[in-house]
Amino acid sequence: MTTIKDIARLSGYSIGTVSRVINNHPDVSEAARIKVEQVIREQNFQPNSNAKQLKQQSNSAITIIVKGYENMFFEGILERVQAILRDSGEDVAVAFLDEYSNEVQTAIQLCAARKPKGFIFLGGNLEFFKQDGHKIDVPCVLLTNTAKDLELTNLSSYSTNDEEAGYTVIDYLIRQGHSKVGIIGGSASRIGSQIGFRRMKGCLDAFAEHGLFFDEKTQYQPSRFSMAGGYESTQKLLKKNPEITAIFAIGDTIAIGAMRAIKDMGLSIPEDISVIGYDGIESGRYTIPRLSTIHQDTELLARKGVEDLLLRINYSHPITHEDINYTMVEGESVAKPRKRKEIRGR
Amino acid sequence: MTTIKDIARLSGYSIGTVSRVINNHPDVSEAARIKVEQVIREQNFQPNSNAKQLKQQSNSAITIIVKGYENMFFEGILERVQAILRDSGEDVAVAFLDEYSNEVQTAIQLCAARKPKGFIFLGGNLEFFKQDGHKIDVPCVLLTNTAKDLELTNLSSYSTNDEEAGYTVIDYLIRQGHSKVGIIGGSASRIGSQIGFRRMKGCLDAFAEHGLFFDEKTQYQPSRFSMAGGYESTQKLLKKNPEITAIFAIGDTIAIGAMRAIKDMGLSIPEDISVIGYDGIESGRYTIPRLSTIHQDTELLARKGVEDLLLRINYSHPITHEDINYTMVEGESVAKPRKRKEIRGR
DNA sequence: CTGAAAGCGCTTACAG
DNA sequence: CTGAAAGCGCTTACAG
Repeated sequence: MTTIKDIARLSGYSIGTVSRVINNHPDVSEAARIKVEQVIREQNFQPNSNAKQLKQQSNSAITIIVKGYENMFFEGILERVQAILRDSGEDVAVAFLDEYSNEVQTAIQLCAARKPKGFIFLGGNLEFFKQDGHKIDVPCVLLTNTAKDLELTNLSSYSTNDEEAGYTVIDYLIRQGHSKVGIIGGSASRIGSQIGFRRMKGCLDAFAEHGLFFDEKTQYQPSRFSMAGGYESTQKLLKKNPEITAIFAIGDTIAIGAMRAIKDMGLSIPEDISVIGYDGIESGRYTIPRLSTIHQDTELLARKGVEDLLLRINYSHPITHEDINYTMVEGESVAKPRKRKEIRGR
Repeated sequence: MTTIKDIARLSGYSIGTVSRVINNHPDVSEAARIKVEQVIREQNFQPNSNAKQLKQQSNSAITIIVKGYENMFFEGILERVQAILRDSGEDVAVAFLDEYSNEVQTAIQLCAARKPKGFIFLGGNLEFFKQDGHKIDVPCVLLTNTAKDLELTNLSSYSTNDEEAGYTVIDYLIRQGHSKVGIIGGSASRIGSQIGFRRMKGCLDAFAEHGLFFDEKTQYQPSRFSMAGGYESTQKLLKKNPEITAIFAIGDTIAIGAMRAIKDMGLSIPEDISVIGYDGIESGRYTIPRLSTIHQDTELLARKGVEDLLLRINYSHPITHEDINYTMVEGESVAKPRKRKEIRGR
């Protein structure tokens, strides 16, 4: 294995100078730089990152913490984040966690073990951040949920304005003529820290504005963030409330499970029951019928998040909390409710 | 930050002894072990992995190389592999690569840069391995494709018997009454190194056995491994050959795109065109209609692959090439072909 | 602009 | 069974 020592010997300079060339320090002569760079190229030399990081104290790779398995929405963002980081020459580690586990605790442990340069959280429970977020001593970015009410000094966040989007969805469904709307997804305990809560808040505002009462008992069903979760919760919801004509699934993955459940109950979408999702994942564009949804700009989410983190890792850059635009995508899964027994053309 | 030096001071032993306790060396007295472990617990000490790896020369985390974006099949395996590795206390790095890029080249570069303990490849082009596989000087495992014909000494592989499964699919479709079967997926160049080729080989055998001619020109269409790829290739295929009554998509992701394309052409599944996929991803259980497919045992694939790699990283264990069982899952996307204009009940 | 040297936190022969 | 010491490959004041 070739080391910096070999490069020093081969180039005729000291290892100190070689190191300076590698790290783009300004005070190196043109001649030295050229010669050293040439030898490095010839030898195809790559500095040992362990030694480098050991010296620099700032240890291991940027770590992405993904909350939840089988979450196609996060997987899409993950791929983007990873690609951008890679293009920036940064190493990336990934940890998948259960949807309900404590990501902050995991981050703290990882900090002690290998002090990553920084964290990117794909999803996160604000409650955990409120409790222990200050114990993470490297820059962090939270994606898809906002941390703006948290007063943490090391956590930026980029997310869709969930409250507004939730309002938009319900307002849309009501304007389509639905008065019995069901909502599935999110955690049963409405502790205000889960992402579902903000969406729900917007929904409630919309119901209120239209003078409609939303009965959480019969119109809401918690669900894991998965197709299986959506399937199950839809069955439960429709069983306890057969009058529902539209379902808002708080994630596309959940919505896909919901559609399958509706179909298996012998009903059709959107004729019997309309379904609208949230996230705008690729898969939703290929379902039959195509899924109507709130499309989050994952490309922008990923890019802004990474840029923020990189800036804060390398400079004393301030944290940011930003809302990313969303768009409502009208697919084929929402229609006006039909009167019972009425036959409608398409 | 607490280091091994602190533990030594606090426990009254030398750093050498502390190190031996940490690494479970046998020649440590019971008393020393107990005392040191207690202090480590009290201090919540985690050894610095950079220093450790710098010493041990075997550097950074096990690296998983994923070929292709938006590949739900690989993402499922990735999550499992990552979870198992994590439970074993191993760090994991992930690199997503384009479906058509050279993963072996990437691995060689990563070796030079940070010498990972080992690689797990999710998908791989045998041609690349044949050329440069020997240049990767750490243990490797290839998942979902076999390397048994390659004569490499550092590469194990676990995969489904693609040839047999391909045969099974076509045999099944023919027995259902389909004689005009289309196949989509894989690379256009049949270089024999792509995974598609082995599946195709089995398909051709089945056609031959049933005395049917398969015209590659009009019955085959290459496709990227994505929903968009499946959508596009299905359109092309059905345009150039309207007689096709069944499509075998060489991956479920492709199949989902195919179903949507068929639907958009005003045809229905399976009445007009049957579709069968390959992989057995979660999503296929929620499509409308449910996707018939070859289910690969990803859980086993992941577990065997990781165990193999760990064994070879830590001991001089031989490489293995193993076929993992598959099962055919009958969903709702395949039916007998109907005569033109005939009306069939369900 | 450059080199010599200390030191990052750990592991591991070596000697006892 | 244990300690003292060398050394992994690098960075960075320090001195010139």
